[in-house]
Amino acid sequence: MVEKITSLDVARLAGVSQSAVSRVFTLGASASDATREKVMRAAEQLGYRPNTLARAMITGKSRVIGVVVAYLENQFYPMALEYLDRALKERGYHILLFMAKNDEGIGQIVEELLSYQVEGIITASVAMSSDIAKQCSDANIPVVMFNRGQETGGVAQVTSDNLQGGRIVAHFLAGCGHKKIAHISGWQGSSTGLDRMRGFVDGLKEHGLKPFAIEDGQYNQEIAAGIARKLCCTPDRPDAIFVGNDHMAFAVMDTLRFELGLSVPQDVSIVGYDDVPMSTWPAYDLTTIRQPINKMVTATVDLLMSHIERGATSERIQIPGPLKMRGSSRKPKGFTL
Amino acid sequence: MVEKITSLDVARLAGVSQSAVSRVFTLGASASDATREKVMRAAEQLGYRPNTLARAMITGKSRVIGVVVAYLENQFYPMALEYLDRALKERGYHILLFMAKNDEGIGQIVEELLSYQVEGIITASVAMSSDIAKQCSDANIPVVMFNRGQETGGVAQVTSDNLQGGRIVAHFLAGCGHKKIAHISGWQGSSTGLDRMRGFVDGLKEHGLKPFAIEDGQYNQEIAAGIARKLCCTPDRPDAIFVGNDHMAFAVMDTLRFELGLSVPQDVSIVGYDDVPMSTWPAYDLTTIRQPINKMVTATVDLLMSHIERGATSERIQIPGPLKMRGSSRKPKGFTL
DNA sequence: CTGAAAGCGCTAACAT
DNA sequence: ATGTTAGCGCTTTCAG
Repeated sequence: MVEKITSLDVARLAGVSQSAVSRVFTLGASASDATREKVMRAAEQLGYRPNTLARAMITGKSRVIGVVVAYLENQFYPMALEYLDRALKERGYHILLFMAKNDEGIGQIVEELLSYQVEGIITASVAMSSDIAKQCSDANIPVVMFNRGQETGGVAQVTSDNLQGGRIVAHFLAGCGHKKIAHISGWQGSSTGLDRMRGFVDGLKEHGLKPFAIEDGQYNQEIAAGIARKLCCTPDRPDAIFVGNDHMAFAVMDTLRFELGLSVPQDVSIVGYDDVPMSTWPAYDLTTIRQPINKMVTATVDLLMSHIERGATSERIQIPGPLKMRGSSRKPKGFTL
Repeated sequence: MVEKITSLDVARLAGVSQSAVSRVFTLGASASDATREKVMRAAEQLGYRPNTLARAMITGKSRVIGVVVAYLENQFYPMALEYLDRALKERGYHILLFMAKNDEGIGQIVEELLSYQVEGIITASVAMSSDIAKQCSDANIPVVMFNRGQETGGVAQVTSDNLQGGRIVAHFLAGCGHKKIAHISGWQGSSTGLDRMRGFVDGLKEHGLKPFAIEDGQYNQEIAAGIARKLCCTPDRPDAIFVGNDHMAFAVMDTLRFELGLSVPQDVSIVGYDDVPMSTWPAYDLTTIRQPINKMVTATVDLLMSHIERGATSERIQIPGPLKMRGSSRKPKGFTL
């Protein structure tokens, strides 16, 4: 049908000035009920819709947040995306979504994000090099990293308490009487992977134990499965494995059960990290550390908002999560219902 | 650091006109190597970045596609999102993402999308009422529905060949010697759910069979599990169930195995629809109809692009997908490796 | 409260 | 090839 309807068209039809129309559509602007009425009627009639881009240009507020996510296979991230969408929507923001498969390309992505005048950036499970972080702070645009930390600091970040999570798993497994406890870690190039591993090692130490083995699963199912295979195909195998996230843990369980003919948890206990919905599915029934995704997302968005509104402070928030004991692990000694 | 750097700042530093700067940054505009050089240097020095919003306002091209997705629990949709991102990125477009949990709110979402001047809209698994479709065609903005059809027509749509898919399943299951074949359908309010069901019923008919039972699983795991429970807790239970998508099929398998103590496929064959990656996991090893997601996404984006560039034609594309025979179903009669 | 006027940062004629 | 001049559609002073 028609061409673009502008506020001027509405103004003419309503018999008012263009700025009157603008006022009617601008939150917190004053217009008499009479004008408002006339304008609304005309707008409706014409099918007028304010042009957000034009508004953004004037106000400098695009109401858009750039979200960069590394991968979506791990159920944790689609979930995070849903929560993010909800939290941002509540605050009147929208999501410009970018996928950064390789941690490469992210520089380019940030560049595009900035050119779109996003008001902030949330990266999920993406490592930002410090120069990219600088690129953003130079452009004066807030960034917060979700579920990934950074040694170099300077960037706001929210994660679960991975150090403590790893430690809890160690205590739990030791408490179950396990002696040969292996770890298939998350990507050791990431803070999450590293912290979970460190906490785990520390925790074992507190029980006078040392890891049976530690290998880097890189958050990749194939790699994790390969490690599990290698670890468990000999008689001298671990009796428990802490896997760096649920996604890999599922692959590990499948490998043990269907390839190696082992029983979980009779032969080997498995513990994961995340507590994605699938963990509760009976086929896996995975003991795992719960990442409080909702709290994490809320904290992320709150942090971002406060940066947008009150300027940057590079906070680092870590939210603890409990261990959810399920059927993939042996019961703790003396455990009774 | 600094305030916003505009093309004017660059122009001044480079000692050229503002439009010269614009030309250097506009693809397919002419500028001498000398100016280009000067401008680039100045731009770099200042950290200049063209304002996409301003450009969009002038050109009328935002290079943004609105993507509306209903839910992300079903692994199929995160995957689709990844493919979409890639396909759109290749064509220089970006994704403004909206989540439409309830098929409610979609009107509002479209409204916002339009106000952002998106160049097109892709809805994944979202049913658009015909008035919303009209709302878009009125605004002259192309829409294509991904993985959902619409009776009322008028909207471009790409799905797999659900009718044929359902029929294939019926033939397959009948060919396996099953006689009591039930169907836990996808949401019967959706074209996908409906078509798969219809094709299935038709297919059975061709074998002189009638469905043992048909119930609406609504693409919901809990509901599907409940139906499975009800269907299979009596001696007079189906010996095969065609489930409307993989996501529900997993829940059905879990229910049969862990709650009802039945074996799959010895007691009951299960067939799904989608062929998400999880279907190949040994824990499920699900026989299913493959939705050729990559082809579907490509077709979707191609369709959208041609609408953007050459105006609307409300096509309806259906892409057939093969049955992937796996371990969740009995082998066909006379089947040998 | 309302209208007129001045831009936001940029592209696209239009001359030169 | 380059500079000048209009705007894109809107918000926001600034008078009245």
